[in-house]
Amino acid sequence: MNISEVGKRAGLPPKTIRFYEEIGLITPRREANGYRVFSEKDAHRLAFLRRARALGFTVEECRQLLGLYHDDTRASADVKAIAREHLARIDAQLQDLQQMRNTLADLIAACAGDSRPDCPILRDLAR
Amino acid sequence: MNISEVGKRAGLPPKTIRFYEEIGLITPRREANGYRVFSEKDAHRLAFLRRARALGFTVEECRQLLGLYHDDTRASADVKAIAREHLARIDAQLQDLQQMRNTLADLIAACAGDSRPDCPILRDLAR
DNA sequence: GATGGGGGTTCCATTCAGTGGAAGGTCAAG
DNA sequence: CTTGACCTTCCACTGAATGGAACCCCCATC
Repeated sequence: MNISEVGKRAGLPPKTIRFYEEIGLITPRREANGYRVFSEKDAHRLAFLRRARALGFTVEECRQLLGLYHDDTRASADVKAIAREHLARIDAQLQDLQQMRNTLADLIAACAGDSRPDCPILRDLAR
Repeated sequence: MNISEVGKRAGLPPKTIRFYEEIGLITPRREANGYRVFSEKDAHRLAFLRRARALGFTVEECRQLLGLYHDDTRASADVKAIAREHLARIDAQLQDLQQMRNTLADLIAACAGDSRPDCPILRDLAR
């Protein structure tokens, strides 16, 4: 199957798939004319990548996860460790973002939002 | 004052301050020897930038906010509009992140994390 | 056989907001 | 006079793609 076909199946744009090949996450066969040919396995791998990326794993983590996925002798502890590190990162991000949101929401609530220049948002930034 | 001095005051590394100059957020004087000289006003502007960035405003939003800050005829509504757009972006991010976190936490909880290969995390990614 | 349209290919630049490092100029102290 | 801590510019790199240009390939139609 061609790149746009596999892209539709895996839910990834061709550009991204070429990029994943470039960084070695996938190595599709080539036809005589230079076109990439994707097997069902390739499609499956790409779908795996899309879902892992959607969960926020970095590309390098995806690489590790794919490696573990194809390793029958893996220990689930290794997978779990990667996931837990990622979860910690997400939690940290959530904290930061929540903090921002609270501050921002307070400032917005305090701002009249009319035609006058007085503004608690700017006042806070200039504090 | 020199760049590292103002950096300490504003809480920004020299590299970042040079970058802000490059993109026109600040235009410090220069001494005969080429060194940048920062006024109190510059320091204030930089601190404003640091706080706005810490709230997650993009650099372009910071540029607008600085413009409004220095405009006595501004309407607070304009500031509020920028802030509200940003809040919406943060809320969207929070939703995405929260969704990721939930899925990830469920998968982690379901994974034994032992030496056996069976792993719900990988199973889900390969679904 | 020419042409057109919709694929595919590579390579380079751009995004965002900095950060790292090299090579070299300046300044105050010892 | 040298040392070390500054400062300067310029270029490359980060992550994870995305946009665009220039060019190739294949099939259908005229």
